[in-house]
Amino acid sequence: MVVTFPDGKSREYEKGTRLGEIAKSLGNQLYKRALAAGVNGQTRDLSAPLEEDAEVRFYTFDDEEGRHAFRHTASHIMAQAIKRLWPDSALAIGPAIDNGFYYDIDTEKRFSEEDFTAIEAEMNKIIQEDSPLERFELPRDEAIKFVREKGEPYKVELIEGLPEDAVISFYKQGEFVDLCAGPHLPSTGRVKLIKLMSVAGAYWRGDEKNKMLQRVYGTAFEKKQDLDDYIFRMEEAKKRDHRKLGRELDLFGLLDEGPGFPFFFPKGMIVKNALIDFWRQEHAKHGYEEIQTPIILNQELWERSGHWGYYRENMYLTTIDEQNFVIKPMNCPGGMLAYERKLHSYRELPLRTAELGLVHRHELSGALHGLMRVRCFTQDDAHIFMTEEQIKDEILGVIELTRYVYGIFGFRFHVELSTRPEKSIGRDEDWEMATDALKEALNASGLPFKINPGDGAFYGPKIDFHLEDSIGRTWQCGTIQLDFQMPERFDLTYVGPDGEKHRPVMIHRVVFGSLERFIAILTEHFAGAFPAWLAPVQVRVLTITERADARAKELEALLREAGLRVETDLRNEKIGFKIREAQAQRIPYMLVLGDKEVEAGTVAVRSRKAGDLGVMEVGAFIARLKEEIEEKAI
RNA sequence: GCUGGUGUAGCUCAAUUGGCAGAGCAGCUGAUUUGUAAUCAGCAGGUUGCGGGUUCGAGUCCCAUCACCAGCUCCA
Repeated sequence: MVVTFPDGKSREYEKGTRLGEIAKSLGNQLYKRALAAGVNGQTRDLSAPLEEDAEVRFYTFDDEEGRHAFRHTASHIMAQAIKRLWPDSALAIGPAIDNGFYYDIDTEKRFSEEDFTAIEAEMNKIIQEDSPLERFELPRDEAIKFVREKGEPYKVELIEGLPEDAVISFYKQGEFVDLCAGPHLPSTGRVKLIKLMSVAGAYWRGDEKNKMLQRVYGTAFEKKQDLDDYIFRMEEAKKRDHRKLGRELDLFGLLDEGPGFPFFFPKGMIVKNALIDFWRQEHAKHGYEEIQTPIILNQELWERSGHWGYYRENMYLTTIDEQNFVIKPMNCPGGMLAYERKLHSYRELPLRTAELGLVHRHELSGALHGLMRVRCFTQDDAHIFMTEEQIKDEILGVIELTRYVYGIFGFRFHVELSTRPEKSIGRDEDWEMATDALKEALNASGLPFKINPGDGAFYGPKIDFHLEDSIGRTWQCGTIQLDFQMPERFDLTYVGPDGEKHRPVMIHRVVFGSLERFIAILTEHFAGAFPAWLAPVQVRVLTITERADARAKELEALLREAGLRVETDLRNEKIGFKIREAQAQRIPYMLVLGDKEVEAGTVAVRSRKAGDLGVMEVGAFIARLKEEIEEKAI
């Protein structure tokens, strides 16, 4: 039996050699670090025997597969500990997730963070016991009988949900046995550091009609340093929380009187308007025309668009003069009316109409989250009407615009393509043509993309842009959707070169997604320290004594005249205190003004990032800052 | 919406088995005139989310309700 390794080398082994033994034969170092193995791309336990020629690689904690196995075993250890402490607990599912693991548990016991110490102690005991994890398989009916006798109703349901021919495997560690596909570490002692994080409710199978179980979250690491780093990152993320920064920097907030309806205060409005100015500028460059459609339109329109049928749950309604109106949850119907208003020629196409549309959606109260998830938000929408031949180039144009815009903020992002869902409308050839156009455009853009089969809108395929924020969470922001439904429903046409009416193709796209969410993401991304072009206050003049007051006011006027956003701190406080506050407000530049500077007509410049920059001529400072703003430097 | 948790001054938090609602920061006033992340003193600040109930007495216990937080679900 020949085994090939990632470095291209291969070696001969006896049939049935365990993967762990193979690792050992490659060196003690590897054997100690290996957590699982990949056999022809499939992850396996180290204890599994190898029966035929294969390509084998070993996964350590540095590999996703290795971490996954590590944390999955940690999840089993937690379940075992909980079963020891509260034997009546019934287990549901317990997978490894990005930064740790969880287990869903059904028990009379109400878990709280105070129980974590006891559970962690029991888990550490299990780790000390260093029990080997043994895999075994059972035929379907025996497996069901086995878990039923163990009093695990959720496991019964899980097995019953598996296909007839599925291999049903179990893992045993000490007295604990769990239904599991694996892979796992060879023994519980390989899990080094565990920490329980939180407990929350979760529905069995994610369905709100089912029973609510308790989900206990934990994480596990190999090295103390990594665990400490993780905890540090979590704390750092907390510090960056846009809800906290929004209040501290006086940008925006939510009040009891308007759940999900955000307020933007003066400083937040500056950020919002700076984004809008930038957006308008870029869209003008890309040949978009801006429109505005009403927030309230009559019920009949929403029946025509189809929203009345499938989106009513989320719509705010109002009745005036015995007529029903809808507060728009989307901009498209208004956009369709704007297109419909006159006859269009093929010469006008592609027609790019953009709209900063304020929409209202009645989201579930429990779904609200700061500015990330609100009930009223501004979409940076656009509808592009075109011929079929223009699809690819138009999509490519939107991709390039989006890529450019995200780049300005230094965002990392990835792209996903969602294809036709089962429940969908339209002709097969339209779907095929549209999906191909999206793919071609993506290929032409050079962006790598992932395909989500069946995840498209019911009216067309789409491309989604996912931004990564400071905590590593991803947020879908930009989206490009092809829509055959709307032009059809609204009977949109253009006159072709042949003098006949034709149906245009439409795309529906956003770049920021929603301004509110984008601002939330930016706030966390920059930890409140917005680049100068976005900063609510760009410069603060700080006086050392009141002898500098007159000059400070003069400077303030001068800077304002130069188009800069400036504040002056004339308070009778020590300079250290004024700097401390300006730093806390993340103001990019502080101008310290004492007797020396007043005398010389200069300014002592301090940058929030780099500290004291020394004395400069006023003109030189203004030029420097204006350049930084012009370049939108990060 | 569901499960669990939390609501006390603008902010961060105290308040013993139910027994006089308190501190720091911020604010205001005064002193101080200060050189790169917190000068000192004084003053003011509250229907303890809102509404009921139990009790001689409720921030504390009970009921209801609203909001927020975590998660589920959903999503820009």
